Amino acid sequence: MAELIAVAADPVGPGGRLQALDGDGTPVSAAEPVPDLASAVAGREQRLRPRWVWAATDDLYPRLLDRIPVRLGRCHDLKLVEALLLGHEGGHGQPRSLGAAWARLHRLPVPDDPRDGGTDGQPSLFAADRHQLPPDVDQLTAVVAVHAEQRRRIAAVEHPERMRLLCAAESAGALAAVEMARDGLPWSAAVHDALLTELLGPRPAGGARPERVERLAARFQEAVGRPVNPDSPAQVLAAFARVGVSLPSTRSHVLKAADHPAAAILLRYKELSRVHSAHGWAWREQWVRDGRFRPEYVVGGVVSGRWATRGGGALQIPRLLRSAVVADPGHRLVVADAGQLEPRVLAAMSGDRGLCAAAAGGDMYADLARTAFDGDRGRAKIGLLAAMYGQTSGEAGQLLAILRRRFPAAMALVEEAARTGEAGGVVRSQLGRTSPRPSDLWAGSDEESADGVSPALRAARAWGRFTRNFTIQASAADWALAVLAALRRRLAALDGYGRTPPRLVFFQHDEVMVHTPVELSEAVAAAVAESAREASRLVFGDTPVRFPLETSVVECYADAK
DNA sequence: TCATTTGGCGCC
DNA sequence: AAAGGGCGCCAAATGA
Repeated sequence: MAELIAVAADPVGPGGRLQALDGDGTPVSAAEPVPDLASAVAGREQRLRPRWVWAATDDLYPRLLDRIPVRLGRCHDLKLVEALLLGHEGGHGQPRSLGAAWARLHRLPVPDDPRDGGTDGQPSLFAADRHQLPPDVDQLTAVVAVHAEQRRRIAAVEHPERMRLLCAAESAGALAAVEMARDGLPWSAAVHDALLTELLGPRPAGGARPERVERLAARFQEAVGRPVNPDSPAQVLAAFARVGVSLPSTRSHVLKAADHPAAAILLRYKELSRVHSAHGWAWREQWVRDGRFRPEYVVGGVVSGRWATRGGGALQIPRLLRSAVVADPGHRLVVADAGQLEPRVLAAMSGDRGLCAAAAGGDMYADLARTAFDGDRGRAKIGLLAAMYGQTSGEAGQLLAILRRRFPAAMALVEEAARTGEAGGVVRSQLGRTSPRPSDLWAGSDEESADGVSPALRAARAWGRFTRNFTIQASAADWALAVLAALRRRLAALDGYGRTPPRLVFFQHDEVMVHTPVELSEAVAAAVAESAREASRLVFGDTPVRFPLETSVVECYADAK
């Protein structure tokens, strides 16, 4: 039975070619042309459950799903794996298309990745189909060869089994991302509308700004006695200066502390005008269709392995709007949120005894407060976050001293990561995702600025904060991706015939959401919990640290947790 | 004029 | 002694 099947779509038409591979990626049969690639893939999926090997999930999988109802279990995404391997080998930023990998393999000139801006007038439709391969190279041949080479490269890293897991999870994430973009997040236009009307007043005609927002702008101008554009930080600062209030910026925490009645008006203005411009009626018309919000997820869009999105700002849905996310009739949302994920990751990675003890329970900050911060949970939280972000100013400085004394191994881990970054080195996540090199950040003069710190030193320290946080954030992303992959597999097993199956509909760093028929909601919640346990064991092995996923079964996102 | 950068703020 | 991590999006400001 084939473990792996390499796939290439024909440049035109519904056909393609398949080739079965053994566990090393060696072909076990000749390439097989199929007239209908989608149905051929669907048939083999049901019979063999192979891992599909292809150039890029985001290119091929949507086209397959257009034509078959079957969802695929596993894949090896050559482009995503190439990016992981290049990063691990210190080659961040090199082109990662199939064509680029093929060219490196054959010591040929390496084509740039297509720019999604499409600036240089390239008809990128064909280019994308060919994945930057030269015209005389057969795509299936390249898929097979690059895949075999990637397997060799994975085997050559320091922890091949971890890298294998990372590649599998990243590829599973790519499948999930395509599926989630198609399924969409249930979004009630009616609830959204009611919310907007309550906040902003009736919808103005022709995309104009709501009267309530305009009125706040006018009231702000009266309060400072000048015609001022409230959206212009420079004008606002000047206006406050003229009424005798000197502000360092127009950020909200500065305005909150400002001693002038105009500040409160401006804060309210900013709040409402932001809702209108970022998530108002125009946003909904652009992004919500047929009761679903369909963002496009970009797997690996952040160097740390977090996902990004293109359009719609799916990863920044304000809490205020969560009440618009409503399950279909007869359905529920299973919302699962990993609590205190990053400090738990720090505990597991460092093996710090004290921190691991705190992370064995349900509320790390409370435990830390009890053992090290005189019962002050707030300070415990600030201190731990400061340790992971590299903050040392203000209160954080003293808290770090306490942490260093009580949790030396954990602090040693983040400080070593920072030193590595300051020295221009790279750091890796638990599964081997690698930070980029600082490249051009070191350029610049050695002139000292007013505070006696040269720009180069400043840049080095900024990079140290980046690598310090990368270690934690990227390992948290490793874990979250492993959860997503496990949950996707478990949900597929719950997929019964004759009713809507549970679907992943949202994934945001440390949170997943499943839309499910109500009668399956408990089974989904159980699958979520099992996925968290599975991911913890796979990523961190035998650790006392718990990674709880707080799960709620709700009709409306706003009611979660 | 269009493209890029900046300030601010939403999410984690 | 001091230095808070990552993203996307909007509108304004700046630059070519």
